Amino acid sequence: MTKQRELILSILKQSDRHLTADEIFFLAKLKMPSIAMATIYNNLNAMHEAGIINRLHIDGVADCFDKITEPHDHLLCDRCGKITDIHLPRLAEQLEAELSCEIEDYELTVHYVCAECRRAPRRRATTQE
Amino acid sequence: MTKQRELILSILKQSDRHLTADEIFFLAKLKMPSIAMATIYNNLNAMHEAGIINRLHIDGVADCFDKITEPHDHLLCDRCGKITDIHLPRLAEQLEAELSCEIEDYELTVHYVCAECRRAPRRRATTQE
DNA sequence: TAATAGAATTAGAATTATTCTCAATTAAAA
DNA sequence: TTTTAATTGAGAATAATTCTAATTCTATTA
Repeated sequence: MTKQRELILSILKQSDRHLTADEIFFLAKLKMPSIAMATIYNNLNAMHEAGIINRLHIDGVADCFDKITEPHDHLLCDRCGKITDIHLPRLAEQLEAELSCEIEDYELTVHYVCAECRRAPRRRATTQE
Repeated sequence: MTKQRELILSILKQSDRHLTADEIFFLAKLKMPSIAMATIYNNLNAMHEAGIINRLHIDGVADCFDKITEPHDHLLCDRCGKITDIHLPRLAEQLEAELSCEIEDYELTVHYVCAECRRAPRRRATTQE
């Protein structure tokens, strides 16, 4: 485990948000100014393939990365774009039952309107503008 | 509705696969050689925003487009990359119950190993190579 | 039917995210 | 240590997508 990878991992662990490669690059450069973008991608890809971190794709937004913790699913507010982690412990087995086949994994993004946006007057939605 | 948009829609309707913008461009050019890539994207984006077609992002693969029919979810074989449409009619309400909030929509991709690949000797998986 | 206004198209340049290349450096193994 | 293999850094390259501006349709009105 190289210093660079340790740094990238610690950035992900300390963040409570989902970070883009670019944001990780920026944060990493603060601590290690010589670090290169290619190193960020090398490590993110390697850790993702090893199942150490999550990669999350949301329509119209650059891929985000995420430490893996139990919650595995994502709630996306269609108005403000906020992403919330959620944990649906029974979903995997429900899917297996429904599909009657063994599944490896799944990715779920649920679109909704968060409480704040539901309260607030309509502002910008992903599908309009 | 312009001729270009009609053509793009008919290509999507006639296909039983998920097509990338590039594949759609290639197929469209056969019938209308003057068509431009920007037109493909303009129309795909517009139709996606209007909810007429689906956009599907799979890790490591360019976005695919898809006529909207009832099945809404996708099964992805991690070995051969084959994508299958599935329909889980009860999932939306299960999600609403589980989250106890109203949802707008969701995207689900289930990773599995398809019957053929399970039978066949291990070839290439997404996570190795 | 002709004129016109607005929308959509084309072609290609520009942008963005990501990957590649390869020499230099670092980490791990012997 | 020394050697070997893997990783890094810098920047070029690539791929997907968007933007721009000039042109061409389309539909509407005269």
